[in-house]
Amino acid sequence: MKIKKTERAKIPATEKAAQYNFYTDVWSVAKKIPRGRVTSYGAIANYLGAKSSARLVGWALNMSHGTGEKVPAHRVVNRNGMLSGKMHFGTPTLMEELLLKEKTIVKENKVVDFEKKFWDPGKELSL
DNA sequence: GCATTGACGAAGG
DNA sequence: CCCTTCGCCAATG
Repeated sequence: MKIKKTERAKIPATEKAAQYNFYTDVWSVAKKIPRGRVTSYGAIANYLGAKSSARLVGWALNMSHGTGEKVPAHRVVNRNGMLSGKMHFGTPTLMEELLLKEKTIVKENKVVDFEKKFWDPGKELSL
């Protein structure tokens, strides 16, 4: 999906989540992450045009809780490959286990071979 | 309505 | 090269 980056970053957040394109976009991108692959908040933010607002991606994923949206947030880690959001999965080990099921090895709260498993949303069409 | 924080990241020391 | 600080933008107190 092609998005006007500059516009995406200027979307107000005072509206309902359903209207908040940024959130829905983040979820959409997250859902596109191939199984066994991972990406970073910054990569998604950059893809949405809010590169300097990687934190918003974290908020967006956090908002996905209770929305019924099945967002594979466990495939999203920080730029260092660390499972910075593992504590938000109900149990501190749930994120690791979900990744492990996808053959993504986690060691010391970090994704092993993160660079190899890294998936850039901007290259989804370049597969 | 102002101040603080947060699932981040880049830059500076 | 590791640690600290600042910037981003929205949510929460």
